[in-house]
Amino acid sequence: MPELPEVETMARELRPYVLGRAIRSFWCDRPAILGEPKDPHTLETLLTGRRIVATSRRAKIILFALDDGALLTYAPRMTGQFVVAPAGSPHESHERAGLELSDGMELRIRDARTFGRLNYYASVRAEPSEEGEGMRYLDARTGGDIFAALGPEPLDPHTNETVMLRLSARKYANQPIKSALLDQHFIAGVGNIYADESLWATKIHPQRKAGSLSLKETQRLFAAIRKILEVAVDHRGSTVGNYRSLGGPGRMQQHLAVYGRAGALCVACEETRLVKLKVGGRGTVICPHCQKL
DNA sequence: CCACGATCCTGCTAGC
DNA sequence: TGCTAGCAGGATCGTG
Repeated sequence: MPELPEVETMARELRPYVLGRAIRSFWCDRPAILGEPKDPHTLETLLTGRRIVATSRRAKIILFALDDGALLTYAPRMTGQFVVAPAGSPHESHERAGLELSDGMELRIRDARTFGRLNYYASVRAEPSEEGEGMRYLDARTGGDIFAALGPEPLDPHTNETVMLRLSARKYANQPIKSALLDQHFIAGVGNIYADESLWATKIHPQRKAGSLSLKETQRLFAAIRKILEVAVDHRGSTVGNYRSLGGPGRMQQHLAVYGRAGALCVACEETRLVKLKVGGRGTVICPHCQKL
């Protein structure tokens, strides 16, 4: 399930196929994947003739900057992926939308469950934030950050553990630490896989109240999140389920300690079997010996 | 305001 | 063997 490392990999591997290309046409036969605008023909009018000048990532969202200042964004959510194929060539299953590019290729969105979302912002200015915590994407009309609802980027070198002090904020303090990690308002890019991995690595039980973590535990947790996400990016993400970037499946699944390993022995204590529980409605794997409430 | 569950959607699989 | 109920979970929305 694409989380930060998977989406980062998708954005990187997309670049050589789309940078500098103009958009000849756009199609979408499943408007459910469209956020704004919702009408495929409206979006086609906005996109046609535009050139893709940059691709990047914010949280679990891929960004395409266009030459007229617009921004096209795609959030793959659960099952969204990209396919590049010659324009008009036979479709794979579940292809829902496509951009025909000026080099004769077509960038298609393939999404079995159609949870992914394509959005268009007419005029967005990207600039480094004053705090030095990565880029801000500002609506040129209102000046507002179009991603204001998203928390900081864990891999940004300027994001430090002080952001974790927000754990004690009332909004997060009373919820399980795992739920806070999954909350994109709190920290951006962490999903079920890397939340479980980070908590296991720091021996923190996912059901601990976020506000109960000591400063030291908070710092260790943040360091673990960053480390694990970096390693996962290096391995091009985890291919569990159907995630796949243009460069093929990732390798991080071979290095996961808990996710998908319920019933297997904990690789840390080597004496206890991992168990699966539900936290905040999400499947969660822990080592009951290493992670105590 | 908050916590929790339902919802979206389809493929896969455990279990009968 | 074949069918089906239930699960998978990112994000949002509705309910108690």
